[in-house]
Amino acid sequence: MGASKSEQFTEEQNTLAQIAKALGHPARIAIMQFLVKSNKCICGDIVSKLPLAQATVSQHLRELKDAGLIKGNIEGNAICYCVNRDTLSRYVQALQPFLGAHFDDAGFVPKNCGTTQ
Amino acid sequence: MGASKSEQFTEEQNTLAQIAKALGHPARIAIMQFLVKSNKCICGDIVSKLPLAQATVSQHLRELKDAGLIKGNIEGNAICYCVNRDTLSRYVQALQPFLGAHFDDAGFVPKNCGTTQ
DNA sequence: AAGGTATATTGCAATATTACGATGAACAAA
DNA sequence: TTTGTTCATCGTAATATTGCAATATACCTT
Repeated sequence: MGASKSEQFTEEQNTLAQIAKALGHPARIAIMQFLVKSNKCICGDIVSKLPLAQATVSQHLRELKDAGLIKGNIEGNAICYCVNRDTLSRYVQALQPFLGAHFDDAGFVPKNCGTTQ
Repeated sequence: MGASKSEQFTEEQNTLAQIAKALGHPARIAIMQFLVKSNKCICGDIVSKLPLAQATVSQHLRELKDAGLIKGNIEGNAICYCVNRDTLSRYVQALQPFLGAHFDDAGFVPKNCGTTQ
């Protein structure tokens, strides 16, 4: 047996994991950063910014698109990509509870584990 | 040829990707949620909450630990795990620029791509 | 139509991940 | 010391990901 028991987890867990997974490659982080930094939709030009072959970049773009992290629409010959801020903001929202000093009914303050490791 | 050209990317890109990757599996999301929800360090008890064998859970815990997302310290027989909020908060911080309506010097407002796809 | 450009898809090899049984190591309890 | 508990590691099988050359598709230009 091998991979992926995703049916065993909740839809929320799978969705969160799917987005995180799409972000889990430096090339895809680089693509996101580039799209964000250029502050507008990018038509073409992405391949030349990355140290990867065109086929590989195209594959990474598809994964980002499948995860809903970017949108692309056809613009004549080229294709225009930009960040889907909705998905990102839902993702970051979902991570908030992982951060906060989140008190429960009794006002319990979580303490850290003793030593680091 | 095969996998991982991580040397080609910046350290920041690799670090971000590494954390995202660690969160990129529903079992690991479930573990994080469980640790957060229980609002304290958990000694043992994690395996029984997941639909996976003990060896598999241990492997997932190690990946979260390697990414710095959780800390664990020995507590007699058991091992006590808790969320490392530092790493998480650095991660969420790093994602902020992906969200914001981030103006550049000229005050340019990014517009969305026309159609969704 | 023919040629050029931009992106996607296919096929394949290299590598990584996921999962688990079996086993090992460390400790507590009897 | 022996037994049971808890967690890590090893070995291995199944599957997924990564990367690229080659090819396909789509559109624009001439």
